[in-house]
Amino acid sequence: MDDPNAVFVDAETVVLERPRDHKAELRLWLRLLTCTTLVEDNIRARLRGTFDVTLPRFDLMAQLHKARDGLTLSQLSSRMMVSNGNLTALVERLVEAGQLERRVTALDRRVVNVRLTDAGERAFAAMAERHEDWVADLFSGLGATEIEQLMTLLGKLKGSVRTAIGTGEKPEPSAMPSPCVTSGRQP
Amino acid sequence: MDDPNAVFVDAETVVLERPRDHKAELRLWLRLLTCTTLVEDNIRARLRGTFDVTLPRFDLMAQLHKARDGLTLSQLSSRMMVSNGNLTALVERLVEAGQLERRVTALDRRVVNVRLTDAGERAFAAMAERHEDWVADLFSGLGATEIEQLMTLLGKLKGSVRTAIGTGEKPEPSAMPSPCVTSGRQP
DNA sequence: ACGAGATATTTTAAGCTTAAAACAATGGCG
DNA sequence: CGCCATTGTTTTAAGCTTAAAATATCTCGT
Repeated sequence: MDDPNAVFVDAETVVLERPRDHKAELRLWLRLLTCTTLVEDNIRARLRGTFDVTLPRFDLMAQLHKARDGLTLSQLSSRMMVSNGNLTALVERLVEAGQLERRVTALDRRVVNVRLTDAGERAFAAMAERHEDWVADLFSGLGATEIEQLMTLLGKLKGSVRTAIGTGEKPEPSAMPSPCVTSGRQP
Repeated sequence: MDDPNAVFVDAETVVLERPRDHKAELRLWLRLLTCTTLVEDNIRARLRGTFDVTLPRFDLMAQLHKARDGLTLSQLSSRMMVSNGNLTALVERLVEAGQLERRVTALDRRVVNVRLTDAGERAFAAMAERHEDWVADLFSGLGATEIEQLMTLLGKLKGSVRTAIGTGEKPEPSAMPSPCVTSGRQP
């Protein structure tokens, strides 16, 4: 009972044990970050070089492309996983460029609805096609099976992170199938 | 021979076939991006809330912590995968905060060597410990096997991207084992 | 020693990003 | 009705980020 090595371990002390290390998780996180950064930087450079467009703008247009009737700023910020204030300037620049249309909702004069103009839709279509090729090129060293395995494992990781964060993903009552895959985060 | 459906397919035409889609790769990329963003945003918020430090600063300190005798700005920018110009201001702020020491090399007056001060080393040690816990928490939904599988698959992806980009990763003649894992990208 | 080219860093201009505070409009509730 | 908490957006201040141009220094061949 007094033996300092005979430690009684319950659920709480397990959590409190400091000397337990988690190097494996850390290493995995760093590798994940490396992969994402490598891909993201490359895509960003190609978008700039080929279409003179920034990644955030492409991202925003992709979200609007997927949405049938445009989106509110709040919806946009949630789907793009960026802060609300971020969008104000971003949208403003795209409106100036003629790619976006901004209009205040009739019923609730607080909410602003944004959608692609025809020009914006056309511009995005051209970019999306090339974008898909670029991604395919970067991932071409993976086989179909490996892609599938990664999807599954990353799905688990996403769930793990969501649980840890406490962002209880509320499953939408009857989610639209969302047939178009282009870009932007998928929350 | 004239049959339009009897297409002769060699390595080149396979590459040129446009109508082939790559939705799977695209979906995987988006999921990868989502996972990274979720983790990164959470770590960023916790670093700010607990230590009032930004992620880039933590990243920079982590790189210096790993380096025995400090690093030059070029080495830093390469390891952190950020642009060179980015570091000037970042380093400046950390020097002002007393976490970093900056000194011009004697032999080559172009190169600036940066290292952690004792205070910086102490501050980083405290942050790194918590950081490891946070990552472990976010990844706690994954088992040891899954972590291993993800490491392997992401390793392949990293190779694929590197190959596609053409950044021929030159294997260092005899790489130091680098026993300390903390943060920052691992190129 | 000289100059051309290479290398290391800084500067600059533009844009992205966030957290927090400020504004504006809505929807109850007493 | 009138107040108040909530919700949607914008503003603000600070900091990050990049690409490209500018500086400064070094190296090498002659």
